[in-house]
Amino acid sequence: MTRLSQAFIPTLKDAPADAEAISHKLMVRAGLIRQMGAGLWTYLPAGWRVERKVEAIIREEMEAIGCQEMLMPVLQPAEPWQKTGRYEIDELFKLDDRKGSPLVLAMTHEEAVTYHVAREVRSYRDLPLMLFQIQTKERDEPRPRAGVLRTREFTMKDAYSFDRDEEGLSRSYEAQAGAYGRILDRCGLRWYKVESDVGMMGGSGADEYMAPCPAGENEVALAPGYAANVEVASATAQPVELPAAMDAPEKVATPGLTTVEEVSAALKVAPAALIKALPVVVEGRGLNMVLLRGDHRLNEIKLRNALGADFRQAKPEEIDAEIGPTGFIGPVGAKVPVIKDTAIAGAGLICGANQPDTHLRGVQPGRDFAFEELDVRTVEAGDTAPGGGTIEIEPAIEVGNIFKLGTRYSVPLGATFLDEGGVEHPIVMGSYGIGPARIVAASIEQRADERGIVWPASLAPWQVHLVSLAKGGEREREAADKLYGELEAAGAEVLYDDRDAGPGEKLTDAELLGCSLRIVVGRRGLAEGVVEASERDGGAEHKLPLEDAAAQALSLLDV
RNA sequence: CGGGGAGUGGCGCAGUCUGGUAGCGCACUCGGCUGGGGGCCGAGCGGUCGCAGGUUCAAAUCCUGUCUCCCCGACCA
Repeated sequence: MTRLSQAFIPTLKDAPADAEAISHKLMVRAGLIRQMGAGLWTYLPAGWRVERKVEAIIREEMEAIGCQEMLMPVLQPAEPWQKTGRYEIDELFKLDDRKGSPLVLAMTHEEAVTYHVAREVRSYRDLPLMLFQIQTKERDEPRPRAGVLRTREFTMKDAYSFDRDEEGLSRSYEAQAGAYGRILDRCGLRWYKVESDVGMMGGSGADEYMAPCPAGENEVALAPGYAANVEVASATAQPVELPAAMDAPEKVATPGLTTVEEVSAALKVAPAALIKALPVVVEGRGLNMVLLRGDHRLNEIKLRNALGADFRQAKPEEIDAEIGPTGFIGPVGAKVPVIKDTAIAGAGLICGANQPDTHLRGVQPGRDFAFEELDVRTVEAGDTAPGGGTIEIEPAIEVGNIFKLGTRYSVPLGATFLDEGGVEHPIVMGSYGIGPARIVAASIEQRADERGIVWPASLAPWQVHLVSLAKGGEREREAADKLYGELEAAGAEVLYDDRDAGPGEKLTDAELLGCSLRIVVGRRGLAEGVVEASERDGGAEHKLPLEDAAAQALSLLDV
């Protein structure tokens, strides 16, 4: 099928100097991809074969749940985007045609599918409906990074479900979730389904599929029976030893000490005994003070969700004018509403006194200040998960997500149906995305070793990497040529290294490229009438008798 | 958008401070030797030093502007 002497698979001894992520380095070195610009990548033949294997698996699993494939344009009129309010998104590429009509390059296809469904679907009899495509997406990313992990142009499998009510949506959602699990399993990934932020789209539920790996951009909080994106994770904080309670707060001089570390060191208490006050300006509410335990970090997404409104950090002049001197502010006697994080509890706490160079100790929430309690901190490794397990935090790549959209798109785009009673209702939608390139990268990140890529059998660009150590015209080469023909005839996908190169180069390239089974035909083996097969994953070696090598190789592949 | 770094042959880099013949390793081409882990010898090809302007007798090198790429952060339907 493919002879390496003729193939366009440019391997590199060294990775480009600017590559950081393992998958980025190996994909470039193995000749899978090449860069054209920031976040713009070309798939070379070997890389494209892998990507298409992922797509084939996705396609099969989508069709198995009754999801129908279609294809929508990437270049679209701006109008539906203006209707849904997404025309304002910074990441959306916008352009005009020669007549001056505004167009966009789609970043997803909710507007497009909904546009079509709105025109064709009229009756409850047309529902439920599930559609998908495997199509290019364009996003003007502020910072593309890590090879194929975060790019401005990428392929996405995006599916959309259309139901008459929430119950139907839940069924479609579960069907997709089932397919997602099968897809990721078949791709050989370690993955977690985690609760995720529904974001500004305000849907009724969302889950992300995370593949843990060092290059991951997201963090997932994991415990037995619990998995959530750190963006939304919630857990019980680790306990702290607090100073003794007091009858009333007492001032203590802390000249020039403004950070948690300085104050806790000076007063000889744990950082967790302090209350950190973060002044924020909340949309529609004005200046508020958010309180966190001294050793905790604010989770902006949780705060935004809990408030149901956007917010920003207060400016120093706003703090000085309305609360007190920056670095010494606290809730006791403050003139602004106080939001206390759940993890702050007990008595004997320490906080700023709203006076220069002064803190208060012996502070007790409720007694000394009123508050609204919200869970707004970022969970940490060692916290206790809702199920009672201990939280661990791992970096992960988001390889897919599923989302209950509700009527977010059907209402502005007029996608409605008539029920049995002739009453019009908006269609209830879901959307479901998978990034094949991220699956490829995650697979490499999770499985590669120091010699190169280690593909699972389902993703390997070729099943067999056949290496002839002899050069053209030599006797040993004829045996390799013959085996190549036999493997092909038997239906195997074979990459045949027939180059006139040294053995070191050929063997190293085979390991770099990572196909499941390498078969070496060389003088040494042929002397005993065998070829040498080795499995890339695990390294098991087998000597196959020459005359039966093709058949035995195929049976090794089935394992 | 903030901070940092880099653009010199296909890849990796030196040369820039202190202006004066563009260099090294790998790759590539040709010839030969070698042949189980990127081997050796010899001969070659290939670069207006990101771009534009300026200073100078003279600019990869100094000055100004600009573009691109990478990393950290912010951001990420």
